[in-house]
Formats: sequence, structure tokens, C-alpha cells
Amino acid sequence: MAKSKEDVVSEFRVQSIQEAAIRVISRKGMAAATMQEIAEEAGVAKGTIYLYFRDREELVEKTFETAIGELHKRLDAALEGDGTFEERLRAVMTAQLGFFNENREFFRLYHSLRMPEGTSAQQRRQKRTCQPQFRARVDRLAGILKQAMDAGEVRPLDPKRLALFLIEGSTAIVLERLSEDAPPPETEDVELIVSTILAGIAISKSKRSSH
Amino acid sequence: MAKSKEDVVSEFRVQSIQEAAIRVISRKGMAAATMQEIAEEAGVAKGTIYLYFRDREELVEKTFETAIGELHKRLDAALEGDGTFEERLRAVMTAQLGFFNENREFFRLYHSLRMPEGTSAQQRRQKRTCQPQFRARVDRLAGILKQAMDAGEVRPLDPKRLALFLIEGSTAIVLERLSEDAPPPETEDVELIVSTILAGIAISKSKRSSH
DNA sequence: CGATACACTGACCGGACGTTCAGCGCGGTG
DNA sequence: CACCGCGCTGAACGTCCGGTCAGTGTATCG
Repeated sequence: MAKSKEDVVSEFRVQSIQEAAIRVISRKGMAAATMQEIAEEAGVAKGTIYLYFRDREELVEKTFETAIGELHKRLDAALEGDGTFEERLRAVMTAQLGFFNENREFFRLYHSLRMPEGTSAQQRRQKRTCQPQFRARVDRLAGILKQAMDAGEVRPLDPKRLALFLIEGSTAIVLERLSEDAPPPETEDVELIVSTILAGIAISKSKRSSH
Repeated sequence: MAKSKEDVVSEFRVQSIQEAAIRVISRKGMAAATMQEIAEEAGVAKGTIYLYFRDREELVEKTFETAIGELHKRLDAALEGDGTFEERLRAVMTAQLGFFNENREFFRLYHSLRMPEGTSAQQRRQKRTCQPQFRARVDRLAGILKQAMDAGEVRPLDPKRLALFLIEGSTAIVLERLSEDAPPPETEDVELIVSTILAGIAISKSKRSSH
């Protein structure tokens, strides 16, 4: 069945509102972003938002899911086919830096939801909907690490902790890049991360003596 | 001059209120922590808080500074005297994990202030007071890294980026530890971080072939 | 023991924000 | 053209919260 005119309008509204929400949240922060301002940013009246989302929580939740779905698609694409661990690691990091670079505004929403706020009921709800998304991201990377360990490419360590360390560490670099006027080329930061994580930063004894 | 009785009472109130603030913020999150609840937690009336802090912002700011001052003291202590880079890195990481383990409740306050919220005026104020504290932490570690690079113990990389990567990566592990019922011993996680950062995770060709 | 000072209290105020809903205008229909 | 349906609007409502201040209890002093 072709999309009816109503569907098209509806989709357009939903998308405008979600994009506005991301922009306002990235400007003011999660707590200070008001429905009024989101509505203005989207070019609709406050009441209109409630025709498409039950309440503020649902708007935030759906918006987050839509946006993070995009990130997951990118990561999946980066991991298609198989290569050496190093290639895959580089692909993942490149995809990540690229995504946040193109979606700078999504970053703050992402960061705000890392740790749930509000009453314990709200916290539980946020946890149910957002935590799995973070977990999925961590688990995906942990899976790659585990695979590489089994293949003998990586020494045995707790894959989950390593994944956390890597994701959050690279997130810090993304954050820094976003606040810089002229960040270095993406590849440079990817190389920093990949080479550090693969080979470490210490100059081995043999190399030092040969120098 | 000895402390007058008023000073003692005053200090006690300030401390109670700050501790209450940390507990409430860690329970509800920054935005949802109300002055009323902080007052109840401290066992005083709401108005009393305003005898010791100009407004909510000042309370949060001062509380944050008091608590992070403690962290900085620990880090300084960990770096007293001099040792190899590896020893210093291990000391810093141990101090960090230890601090957050003993001050679990401070963690959320710390996390909430990472990224300023509210109107742009509020954001500027928060940036002026809190960002330098984060910067100081990063710069301190970056300094150690730089020193090790100059000494030829560490290969030359951007020290600031490395420091960010390390601090945020280890923060992720702290966060994970805090949410676990029975986290592994601190030393284990410290070793994971230190060995990863020093030697990387890849199994070198020579080691693999000798296996 | 009264008088004075002052830390403390908590009801109250003003404003902001999420949510609602009566009504408006516009495109479609007979 | 008159009527209708409906997507949309934004004023109004209830709630919540930071901040205020007149009043209260208590310690101190003459």
C-alpha cells in the first residue's frame, strides 16, 4: 500500500519535531530543554507535539532510539565482511568518530541519557529503554574483542571491561574534537586510539636501546 | 585565634548541607534534586540553606569544589616522590579507583557537571567554575605523560588526547564497578588499565609464533 | 529574670513548565 | 456556496520549585 498523504505529513511532523528536540537538547541540555522551545524550533505549536508523542518522556525516548539506530546501522556497516582485528577496530572507531562528527548535536542527548535522572520510577523507565542501547553498543565491541582473543590476536582480558574502556575513552576524544575549532583530521585521532590500544604507549626496552 | 562556637556550628552546617546535597544528587540526579529534599536530608529547613549559600547554584558549585579538592589531594599524594612512569601511572589509577569507590555518591555530581546545562548564562558560569577542575585533572595526567615522553619511556603522542582517553576510559570502568554487586578487586582493574595502556592488547607476532 | 540578639523555620510568593482542550481555519465534499 | 471534519493552535490550568521573610524558639547578657 502506498503511503497516504496523511502518512507523509505525519512522518514529516514526527521527523521535524525529533530533529528540533535534538537541536534544543544539544543547546540547553536535557533538563533545560522545554517543550515550548522544541515546538518553536520545529515551527509548530506546543500542543502539536502532543498529537505525535504522549508526553515529554516519550518524545525523548523515541528521538533517542531513532538517532541511536542510525549509529548502530553505521557500526554494522563498518563490520560487514571480515578482516583482521586491527582492520575491524579501525573501522569501528572511524564509524564512531564520523557519526558523532556529522551528528554533533545528538551527542549531548546521548550523554544526558547515560545516567538516568528523576524519581526512581522515571529512572527505571529510562533504564529499560536507554540502557539496552548502550549495552548493545558495548556488547557489540566486546564480541569483536572476544573473537580476536579466541583467534589469538589479542591477549585474554575481560572483553566487557575493555570494550567499556575503549568506547568511553574514544567518546572523550569525540567530545574534545567537538569543542575544538579546528580538530585534527579524523584519521589522526583514529590512529592514536588504534595504535594505543593495540601496541600501548610504552617504548619497549629493545626499541629504546636500538635508538 | 581559636574557632569560636559560632564558627564550629557554621562549619558543621555547611558540611551537613554539602553532604546531603551529594547524597540527594546521587540519588535523583542533578536536575531532580530539590532544595527541599536536600534540606530534609540535612535535617534543616529549606531557608537555612540560604543562610549558608546564596542560591542553588552556589551550593552545587561549592559542594563540587570541596569534593573534587579531595580527589586532587589524593592524586597529588599518589604522585609524591618520583618513580618510573609505570609506577606513577599505577599510583594515579589506584588513587582514582579508590577515591570513587569510597565516594560513590560523589560520582554522579561529577558526571552531571561534565557538560553544563541551562541558559547560556548559566552554562558560562558553570564552565568558569567546573571546567577548570576537569582541565586540571587532565592537565596533571598530561604532564606526567609528557614527562615520560621526554624521558623516552613513552612514544611521542598528543599528551592531552591520551590523558583524556585514559581518564574517561577509566571513568567508564569506575562506573561499571559502581553498578556491580561484587566488583573484582581494585588491583585487577588497575592492572587491566595499566597493562593495556602500556603494552596494548595485541599479541605481538614474535610472541604468537613462539607460542 | 526580663530584654535583646540571632539562628532557624516553613508558609508563602512568583514564575516556569508540562499538559490539556475549546475553538479556529482550511481543504475537501455535496 | 454552505457545511463538515480535522489538524493545529495557544491560552489557561495545575503543579512544582527556588527563593523570601515575618515569626518563633533559644542562648546570652545585664
